[in-house]
This record gives sequence, structure tokens and C-alpha cells, in this order.
Amino acid sequence: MREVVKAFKALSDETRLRILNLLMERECCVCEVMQVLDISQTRASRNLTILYDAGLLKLRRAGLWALYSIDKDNLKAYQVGMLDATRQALEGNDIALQDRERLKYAQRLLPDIICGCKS
Amino acid sequence: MREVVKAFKALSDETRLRILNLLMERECCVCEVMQVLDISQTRASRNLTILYDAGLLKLRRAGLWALYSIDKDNLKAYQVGMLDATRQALEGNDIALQDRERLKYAQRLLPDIICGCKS
DNA sequence: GTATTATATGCGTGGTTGCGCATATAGTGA
DNA sequence: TCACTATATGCGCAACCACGCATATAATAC
Repeated sequence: MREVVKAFKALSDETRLRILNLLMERECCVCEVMQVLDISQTRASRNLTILYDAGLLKLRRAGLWALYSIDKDNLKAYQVGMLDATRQALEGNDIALQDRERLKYAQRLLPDIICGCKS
Repeated sequence: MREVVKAFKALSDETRLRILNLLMERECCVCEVMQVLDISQTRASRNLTILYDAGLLKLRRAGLWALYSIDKDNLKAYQVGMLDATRQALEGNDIALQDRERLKYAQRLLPDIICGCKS
């Protein structure tokens, strides 16, 4: 029961719903989330951690990046249900649509790219 | 989005999950909820109100009683999803099972019954 | 090594939540 | 009318939450 409450709590915040909306599209790193949602690094990192701690996300580290994605293979049945409800709830939502659109143009700030831009 | 967050918030509390568990069985009045969960009248009433305000319940008044039930006919698709997830999440949970069992013996304290018992 | 990046986290703080107590409202019965 | 019930709610408080700031950790490039 404690776990269930924790999962629902994780979903009861606009920032985290917007993050999940992105992760339903694809794996994201913290910096992509902060770009797309236009929020601070702290806020992005912390809210990703909350979703992670609720057992909804998995984390893969690659170089500097922390890549979060929905932990599809290890979700419990009720968690799948929660995420389905979330997807339905965000369907057609303007902010969610806008975020997904912006995600297409978010850049994972690879040092190479940065150097390329700066020079 | 605000509404969605509100609904998830309503579900992210153990007391309210236990209440929903009861309401999935049948319509309940406040005094039944407080009996079964063994909580105060204030707590029962307030948590029912929170679920109600989230659009999950409907309220029917009969005499002294406020009878709450899941508002099946007016739930949005995502709310149905949330409740399905809740049902799944509580499946096999000991407390939830116990509560459902105790609900069978809870009495809606009709004055007639009380008088009958007292005499 | 240093500089720059991405990410995580301790601390403080304003805001929210859960709930007990007391009280208010309202229906019922005599 | 009064007594008793079921329910709702204002107030206050302790606990919790979201988040900004500053800082720490760690990987990369030079």
C-alpha cells in the first residue's frame, strides 16, 4: 500500500506529468528535460528522481549523461495502469502536445556539438 | 492538467485508497467509512470530500445520511483508468481485504436500529 | 594537472496537506 | 419546542513537499 501511495504521489504533480509525457516519447537526459520544460536543473533532476524512486523509471548512465526512461520491463501491473491513465489524461492536452513538439528540437548537449557551435 | 493532478493527488493517500476500496464494493455513508477504517468522523468526511472534489464520487443525501459512491456514469476515461489501476493495486492487499470484510458487518446507524439495540 | 560539462544533493523556506478539536448545520423523533 | 443523530467546516498545528541557491561529484577535453 505504501508503494502504491508513493506511485500515485509521484504522478500528482504537473512537472512530473510533463516529464512522463516526454519519456513516453523516448529516453531523455536531465538536460533535455530542463530545456523542453524550461525549468531549472535542480527541478528536473529532483523530479526525475522522484519518478525513479516510485519505480516508474530506469536509469542508464552514458558518459556525462543520466538517461532516464520508463522502466517498461519491470513495471507492476498497477503501474502500467497508472501510466496508461496518465497517457489518456494528457491526450490532447495543449501543454503536453507543445512539450512533445519541443522535444524534437531539444539537443543533448554533447561537448562536440557545443564546440562546433562555439567555433 | 490541473484536474488530472488533483485526481492523482486524491489517490495518493492511504486513507483515501482504503475508502475507494470500500466504495468499489458499494455505496457508503460517512459513518460506515469511519467504522470500517476505524478513523474519526472528521477524517472520514474530509477524505470523502477530497475524492468527491476530484470528480471521482457522487453524493446522494438520504435523511441524515450522506451516501457516497463512485460516480461511474460521469467519470472521464482517464479517471476510469486511475480507478482500474487502484483496483489492481489493492488486489490481494491484506488491509484492503480486511476492510472489505469488515464492511459486511458495518451498520448504517439508522435510529430504528439504534433504538432496537438499546431497548 | 585545469576548465567545462552534466548531474546530484544539503540546506533553508514558503506553501500545502492531514487531521484533531470544537463548533455549526441540518434531519429526525418525541 | 428539545434531544439526538450524521455530517460539514473553521482554526491551529505538525508534518511534508517543491524548489531555489550553493555546492559537491564525476566524466570529458585539453
